Amino acid sequence: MVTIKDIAQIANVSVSTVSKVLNGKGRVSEKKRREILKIARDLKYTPNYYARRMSSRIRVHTIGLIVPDITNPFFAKLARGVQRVCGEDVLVILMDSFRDLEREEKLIRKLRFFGVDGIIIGNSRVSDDLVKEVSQFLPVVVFDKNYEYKNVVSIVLDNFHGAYIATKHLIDKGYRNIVHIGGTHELYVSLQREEGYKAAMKDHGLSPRVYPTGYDELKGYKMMKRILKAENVDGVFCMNDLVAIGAIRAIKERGLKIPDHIGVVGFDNDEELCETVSPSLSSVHQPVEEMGEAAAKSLVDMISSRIRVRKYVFSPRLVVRESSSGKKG
Amino acid sequence: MVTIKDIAQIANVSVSTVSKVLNGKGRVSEKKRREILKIARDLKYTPNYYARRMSSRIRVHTIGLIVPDITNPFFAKLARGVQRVCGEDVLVILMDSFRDLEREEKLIRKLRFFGVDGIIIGNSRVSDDLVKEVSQFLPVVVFDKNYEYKNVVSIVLDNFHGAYIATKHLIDKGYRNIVHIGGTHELYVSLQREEGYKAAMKDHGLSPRVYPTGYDELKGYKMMKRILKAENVDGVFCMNDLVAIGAIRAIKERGLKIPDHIGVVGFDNDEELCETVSPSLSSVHQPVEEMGEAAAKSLVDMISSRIRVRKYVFSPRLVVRESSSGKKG
DNA sequence: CTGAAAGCGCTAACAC
DNA sequence: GTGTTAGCGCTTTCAG
Repeated sequence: MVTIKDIAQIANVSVSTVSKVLNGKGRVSEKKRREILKIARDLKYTPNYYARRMSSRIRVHTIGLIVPDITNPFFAKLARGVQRVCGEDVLVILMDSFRDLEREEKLIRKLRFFGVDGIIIGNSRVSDDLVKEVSQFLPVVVFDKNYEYKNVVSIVLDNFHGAYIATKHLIDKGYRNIVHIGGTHELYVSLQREEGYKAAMKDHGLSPRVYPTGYDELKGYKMMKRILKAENVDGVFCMNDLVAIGAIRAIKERGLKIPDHIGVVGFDNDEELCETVSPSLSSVHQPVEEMGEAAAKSLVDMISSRIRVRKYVFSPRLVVRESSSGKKG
Repeated sequence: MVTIKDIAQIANVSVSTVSKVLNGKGRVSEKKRREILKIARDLKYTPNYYARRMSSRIRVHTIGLIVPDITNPFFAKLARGVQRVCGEDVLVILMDSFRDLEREEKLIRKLRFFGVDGIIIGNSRVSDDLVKEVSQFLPVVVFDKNYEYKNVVSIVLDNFHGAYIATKHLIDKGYRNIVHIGGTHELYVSLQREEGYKAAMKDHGLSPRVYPTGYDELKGYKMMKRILKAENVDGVFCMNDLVAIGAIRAIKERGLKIPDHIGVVGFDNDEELCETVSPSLSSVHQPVEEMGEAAAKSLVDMISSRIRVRKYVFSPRLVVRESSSGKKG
């Protein structure tokens, strides 16, 4: 490994002169400067990142990004938003926990020893205690949950509102017997979406019916099948797109037409999915990439101890496609 | 920031004793050891990662992972495979180039200054010269292209074979007038898939017809529309799933039935996509996660200068779904 | 302009 | 067992 010292020796100057030239600081005679630069190039000199970071307050930061599954479009988009802010001078260490909560907590704890300057935690199932603990050492950004700890900023979506507009949209389109296939109650977002749905129903004099179910296609399929057998339904608001797609499958199997007999709306607006399924699926869109950007920005702000906010609330919007375009007959 | 020196002072011992305790090396009296550990805990001491890396051959490695778009399931899966091998003691710096070749090359060049010990380049459009250049400084793993440089290992899929089995499958199912909607010719993989298709056709006495087109849904849709107007077709082998989905849309619009009138096979086997589209899409599966694992493993091997291979070739397999289940009528 | 020297925080010989 | 000391590679005063 070639060091600044090697260069100094060859150029017959001191290391500090070389350092100055390489960093463009202080003044050095043009002659020496050229010579030193040339030598450095010839020797393929690479400054030692770790030595640099040690001896000076260097401008490059490192942030850790923890996600439960980078393969999930939500987290991939999140990562993308983060990348949009970083890359050039902020490094992102990606860690995938494979939805293993234990691994996740271990990774988060470990991150502190890996020289990161801050952490973005891309999901909300980690314990509050852990967030509190880690935030004593590093600034932290979390999603989908509110924290009052100093050194922590929360990025949340207005899930209530998203669910509300989705439900209201179905009502406006003429559907009346609208059910909600929701997530389990451990997740804060599930609760919020459920509340939004309920509020919209009540505001329109309709009675809500909620089926807490889960988060994947199969769960949606099975639950919808059950509901169709037992109930009079003409509308479904699902907690996410996967569940909605399962529901669509069940509805089709039963020989019912979407949107003519039943309207369906999902959540997340995974575009590939929503546009590929037939009929195409209306869905509530979260500005995930922007949320990722906000996360990275405010983390960097905290790291540089600039002014910061405690919480960002993003607004969802409804993307209307075929699956909810109006009841007929 | 609390350092080992602070601890030493409080405990009234030397820094080396503290270091020994903290690293579990050498022998220290039980009494002091407990005391030191306690102080460290009380002070919330965090070892300085950069100082450590400087003063010793530390066991944790850092690798850079460059992808053109983490949002693309292919690269997300790749990242996942890499993560499966890393995380605990190998850090992964993720860099997304946003499909901007210039940014990509800049990032790759820059990575060298960020203390990474090796690089995985997740696509093949970077210039050979750059790969050569970078591999002078760091071990490199590249995908989908063969390199003979020392310090570079290639991970490739047998695209020829994949295309061959896909085409042969269509033939076996009774389709005869099979066309290939392919990628542009800049990409090595496009060429290989095209060759595989041609070979299969010729081996069965059929004449190949290739339409180099592109990589997204819209391109597939438009091209298929044109083909349907001009030609007699009963089978399509597409260069990827997106293109296939576009083709399916065009075929349906034309009022033709899949698989009864026309059989369709894609490539990549993006499961969500393939199973969501109707009819579900047969596709050639790449073991992407495994490829990512192999990439990470062999990179770490190179870093530790263990024995290494020059090249990994993975075999694709065909996943048969509805879209190619046989011609009728 | 240029160089000597003091650290950054930690590890690892090597004495005691 | 424990402490002293010499680096790791680089930046940064501070003299000259």
